[in-house]
Amino acid sequence: MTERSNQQPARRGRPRSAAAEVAVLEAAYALIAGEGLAAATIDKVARASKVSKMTIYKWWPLREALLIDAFLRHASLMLPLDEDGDPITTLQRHAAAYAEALKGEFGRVQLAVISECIAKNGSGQLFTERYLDIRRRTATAIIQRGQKDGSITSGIAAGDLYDRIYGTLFYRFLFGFRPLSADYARKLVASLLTAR
Amino acid sequence: MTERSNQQPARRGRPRSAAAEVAVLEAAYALIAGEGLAAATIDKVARASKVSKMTIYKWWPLREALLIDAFLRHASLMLPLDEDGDPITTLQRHAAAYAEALKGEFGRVQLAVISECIAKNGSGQLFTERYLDIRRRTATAIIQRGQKDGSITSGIAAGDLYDRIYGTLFYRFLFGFRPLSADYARKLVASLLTAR
Amino acid sequence: MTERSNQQPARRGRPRSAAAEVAVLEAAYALIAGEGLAAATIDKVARASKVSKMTIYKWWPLREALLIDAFLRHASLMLPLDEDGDPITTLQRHAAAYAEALKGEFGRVQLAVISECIAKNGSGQLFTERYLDIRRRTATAIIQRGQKDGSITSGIAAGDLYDRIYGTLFYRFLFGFRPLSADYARKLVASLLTAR
Amino acid sequence: MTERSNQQPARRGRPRSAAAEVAVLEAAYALIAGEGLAAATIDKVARASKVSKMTIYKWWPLREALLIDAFLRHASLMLPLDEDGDPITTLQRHAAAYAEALKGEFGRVQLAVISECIAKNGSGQLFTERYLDIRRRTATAIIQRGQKDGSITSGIAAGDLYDRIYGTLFYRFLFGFRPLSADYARKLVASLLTAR
DNA sequence: AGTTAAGCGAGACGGTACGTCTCGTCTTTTA
DNA sequence: TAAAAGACGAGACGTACCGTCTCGCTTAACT
Repeated sequence: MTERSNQQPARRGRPRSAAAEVAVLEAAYALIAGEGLAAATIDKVARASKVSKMTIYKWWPLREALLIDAFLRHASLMLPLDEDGDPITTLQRHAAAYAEALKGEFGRVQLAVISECIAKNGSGQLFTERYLDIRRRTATAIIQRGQKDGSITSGIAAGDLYDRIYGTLFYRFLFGFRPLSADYARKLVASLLTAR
Repeated sequence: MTERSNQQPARRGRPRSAAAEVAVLEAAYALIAGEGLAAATIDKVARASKVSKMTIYKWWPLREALLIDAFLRHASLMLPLDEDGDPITTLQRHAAAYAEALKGEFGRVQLAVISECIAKNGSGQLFTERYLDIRRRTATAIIQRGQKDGSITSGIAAGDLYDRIYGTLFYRFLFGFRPLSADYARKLVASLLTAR
Repeated sequence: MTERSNQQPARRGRPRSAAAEVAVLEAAYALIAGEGLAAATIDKVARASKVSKMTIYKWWPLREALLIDAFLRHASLMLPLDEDGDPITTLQRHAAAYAEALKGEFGRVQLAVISECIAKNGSGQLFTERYLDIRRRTATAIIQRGQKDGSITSGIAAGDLYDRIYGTLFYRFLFGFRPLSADYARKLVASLLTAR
Repeated sequence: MTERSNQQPARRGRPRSAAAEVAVLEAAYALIAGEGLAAATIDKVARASKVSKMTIYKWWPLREALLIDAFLRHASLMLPLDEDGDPITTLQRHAAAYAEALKGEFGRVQLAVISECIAKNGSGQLFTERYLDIRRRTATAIIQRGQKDGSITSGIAAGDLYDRIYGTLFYRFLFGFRPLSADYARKLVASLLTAR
């Protein structure tokens, strides 16, 4: 995504078409969700969105970046992490929602994006930077809150606890180990966060 | 049926070239390890191995299958899981070796294989069937042994404990969360398996 | 065009498709003749001939070469120069046929080919090598025959006489100077070849 | 400059920049002469001349027109045809200068312009109208003067004699037939204009 | 010993996406 | 209000890989 800071002193020339950006991201998302990663070629995205390839390449020189942006556009809206409330309950609610979401479109698209990152960069680093980091930081803060008030085990680093929860869920999802449900997620969170 | 029970099927015609199979798998592995997934095209594998494309497609109609086989050829040799000995120590040794291996060629190739599986099938299912399942079953048996003799927490299913260990390691590897070392792995195993 | 000498010791691999070659040349010719040079893109030729772009690029790495071959395929059949008979009459017949042909499809395609050669190489050299040279040599021999028997002016090099005839005709055609007819061509030949 | 000299009908808005027109034509000429026809794209001309594409398209809606104008700007200055003096000598001097000029930048640019006219219009008609006609008319008048005073063959139309001279020279230049020199041109003119 | 059937290398082929380029239009701000 | 800056749709460019398809040669097992 190309950041356009809001305090700009009015750029010259024709301004970038906001409609085109949205159309591209929506088309990319729909293609991945509907027909899979392989179908989300730049050519098809261009055809579906009625935005020219040139324009797409201009704003997303890397295919991964486009896929991530398409994913973010939807992912940001779901799975909110409200920071107030009981830490464990909050995390349980979020993990449960995540586990359920993975089964649907969200999981399909997320995997596609990660796969593309690996194929192009050899790792999920870009995905981490653009998506995971913020979420991990937010959740880690909540865990630390819980560690301070004593509701969460304090012998283990908050970041590590986070990885245990979401690593386990992601692993089971990716490799198809059952069950992966809201209930499973809630129990997992409780078990990991209260272990001594 | 024209039973021809000579023990061996004793097929007619020229027998399959074992040398060709090895050459293909080695070439595929070298390409992934050296230049990345994108470089491991069938065309390049054919050129590098001096085996014709036709022959490659004949034995591996799916690219994923070829990549998995190339990976297995090396992965099987490393990371052995000796079933005797103290359960926790055994698992610690294995997890530590896994964590270290991920940092090198092994990790690069494994990711490439998984990425390809996702791109073609939408999930890592095939990777699970051909690689993970056996290892998970073996390790799970060891965990169960530990649960029986009391050295490992028994309130949690052995399979779930396995996923917590390897899910966490894989997650940290994939998304680049530091540290990921033999020491980290050993502590993780101890922490997860002895939690109450 | 890729010469395939007939005495080859049976080449290995799938043989080149003769049908594809013909289809490409016909499609290219039809496009130039029908819609002009600009329409004869490789993409359109591929679509029209149902031959893939790769194949076209393989055999004709330069667009000019394809256009020339397409032109040759038709040009070779028309405008034959029978070497026997009275030199002046023979050349008159040929020049007259040439002048008439220029007005139609032949002229259109020839110009397109020459234009493409200029655009890519800066001159008509390639066209000369692949088409003009042979014809000029044949005609020059006829002129020399006439010079020997005294029917054609002998003070001027045969090649130069050739250029005066066809240069004048081509110039008038290219820049639209009227008239350009069979009759004009016949008078021009007689005038130039018998001048003292 | 904030010049606001009355005198002029005082049109509103920014006046057309004469400097821009020159810059465009010079840039176009330099590009064709330096890197060839293919390099003389509108985009590059715009960049090189620092005139915006819009402005170029406004004054030269057809690319051919721009190229012709760029060519004319230089061609007009060279190859003058002084109408007084002995007809044959005058034409010899001019033809010799033309033959020599063809070998350099002039020839390169002229070919590029003609090629572009063919590619867009299917013929050199536009080039004739904008460039050739005037020159041909001037030269034809001189030939007619020679025909009246008896120094030039009178049995052949002046225009046709002109075409024989320049057609032959152009033909030899375009298709690379040697030699093409001042000397060759002088002899050609003498030969063609005094033939009986 | 000759026949048969599969394995195999070489390479042509249609299809499709890649990422880049130019064209010609359109939409803003600046002078 | 003309020119600049630059975004945009259309579509060709030339390359690469995919997976399929002839070919002709090679290698064994079966007659």
